[in-house]
Amino acid sequence: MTGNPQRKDAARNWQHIVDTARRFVDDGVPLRLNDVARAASIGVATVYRHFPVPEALLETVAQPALTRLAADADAALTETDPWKAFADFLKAGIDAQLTDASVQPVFATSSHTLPETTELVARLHTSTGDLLARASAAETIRPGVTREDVIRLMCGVVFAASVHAHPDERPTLTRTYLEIVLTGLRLPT
Amino acid sequence: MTGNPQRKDAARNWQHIVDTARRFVDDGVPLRLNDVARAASIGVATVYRHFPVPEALLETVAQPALTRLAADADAALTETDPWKAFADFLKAGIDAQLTDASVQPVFATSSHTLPETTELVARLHTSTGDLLARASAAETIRPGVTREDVIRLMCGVVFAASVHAHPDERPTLTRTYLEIVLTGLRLPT
DNA sequence: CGGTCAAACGGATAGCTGATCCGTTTAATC
DNA sequence: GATTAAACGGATCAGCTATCCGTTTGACCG
Repeated sequence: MTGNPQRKDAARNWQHIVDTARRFVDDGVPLRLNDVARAASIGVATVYRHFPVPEALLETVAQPALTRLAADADAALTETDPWKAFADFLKAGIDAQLTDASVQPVFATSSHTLPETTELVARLHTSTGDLLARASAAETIRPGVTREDVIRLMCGVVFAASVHAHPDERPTLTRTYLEIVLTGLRLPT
Repeated sequence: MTGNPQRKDAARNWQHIVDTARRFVDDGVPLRLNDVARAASIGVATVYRHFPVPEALLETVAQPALTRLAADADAALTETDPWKAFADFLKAGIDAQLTDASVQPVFATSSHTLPETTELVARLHTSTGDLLARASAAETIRPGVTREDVIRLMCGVVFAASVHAHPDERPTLTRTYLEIVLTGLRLPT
């Protein structure tokens, strides 16, 4: 998908590292390269060779979810109701962050280590802008809102739901907070 | 204010450490006790004796701002317009987090190391609840919103404004995002 | 099928950071 | 000014990150 290792064993190790990292992320354990190496029974240097910094590994882990989200965004552009398309995308973006803990940090960071991540996130931003533009053109959204605002608000909703809260209640909380933000964004008409 | 050192030199060192930490926080430098000790020209062990963990120092640094905010909240309770009192408090809470970088982490954390911080934050929560109750009783706020929701939303607004943004634009962004959230919270009547 | 070589591997270890121990100093009290 | 408990501070230990380099392995070719 992303790695371009020439040799068979290198490809296998690469995948094994990513799989192990995936487990770390799902368990809420911070991605420390030495720990991942030990958990994968792979030499530390091998891990560092494939992923010089933890962010590179994190971004690799996050890529599938980001790709899925980008596809969702493109699909949403075919939805007839501009407001519904916009609102659904926000929900999808928030759910992606809840479902996959690797998404949130990548989403909230401006500079990425992997060029592929940069490109993927740029695509997401463009799609967000398109969805926002359509909704704005339909005069459903308060003027002056930028696509950066939309991204930030998505992150804000997820963060808000993580304050003083058990992970179990996050889905419920994000739904409520997204509703509040959407109400605030929508023009009364 | 908070420390209860018996000896004169101990009190002087305590204050000097807090003042140095204040400078770290204002400069956006993470509070590492070894670094604070060196910057203050004070032995490492002395710093660790006064503040066993970095959070203790951070909470001490944050206390004045939190106290001010708590006073603001109490003052807001005398405001005649329940909605205005509520909205002004949210603005004050957000501004406090922007003005003083030590406030945000303390605000967003559920368990504190210093009992005084726990008490102070509890007071803040109570006041928030009171302001919310008044506004709710006046039927200006959508039903089902709890004081925890309000706290979380304040943190969310601040966080949102920090995503992909230069610190300079944070005040403007938070104002916009707070407006959006307030619109979403307010009942259309 | 065996030799050659570049690519990949992995453990030892150097460098750095956080935190503690304990011998020394200092302020308070009489 | 002697005594003593409290506070001080630097040396140092433990744990973590990241790199170096000798060894192994897979790919390619004769």
